[in-house]
Amino acid sequence: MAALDLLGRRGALRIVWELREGRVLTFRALLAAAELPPGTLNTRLAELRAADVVAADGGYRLTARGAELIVALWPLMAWSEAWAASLRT
Amino acid sequence: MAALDLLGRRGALRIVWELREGRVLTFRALLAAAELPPGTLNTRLAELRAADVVAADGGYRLTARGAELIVALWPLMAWSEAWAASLRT
DNA sequence: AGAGGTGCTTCAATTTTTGTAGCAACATCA
DNA sequence: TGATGTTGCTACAAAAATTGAAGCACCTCT
Repeated sequence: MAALDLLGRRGALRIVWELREGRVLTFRALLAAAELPPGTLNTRLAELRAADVVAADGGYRLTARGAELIVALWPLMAWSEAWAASLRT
Repeated sequence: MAALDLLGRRGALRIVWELREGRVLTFRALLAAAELPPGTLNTRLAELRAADVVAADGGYRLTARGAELIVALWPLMAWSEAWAASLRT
């Protein structure tokens, strides 16, 4: 499961998530949104671009494949919120 | 998104995945299945148990919450396979 | 007693991540 | 023209995480 290896790296899922719904973010905006240091962000972006999940054309955005990933991520995010909510109780 | 932080650690998604469909694995079986060194596996298991995703009662298995996570993970796995398949072409 | 399985723990070496700083290129405004 | 802001990074040393191999203590079965 190579995709799990890619997405299981620190910040990878988070970066994809921050680019949901067609958002286009600059490197610095992603820096703030994903709460990562620049070195890590740059490493992740390189990996995600090599995997054809993220593209850079004047700001970072998801590729078509990345957009499919977001759809696949939706249930996970819903679980995350339920999980976080149950922790608060 | 705290769940992304938890699941974004090395091996976390993989461990959950290996325990899919009600599988009960011993520590050593998980070691081999998830391809992790024992120290890392132990750390992850502690985190996943603290998050009430994995339980240990004579072998490791998913909790009810972990089972819900697996359901939420299914689309992601389908995406992974499609992604891996397209890499092979 | 011996052989096998269990869940770990330990350790040093390597890899990864972090946080801060700063650079070079470009646009904007004066 | 120069000053200012923004861009995408890179550099560096320190801290944290991961690795891989070894081994320990405990249990069970023969």
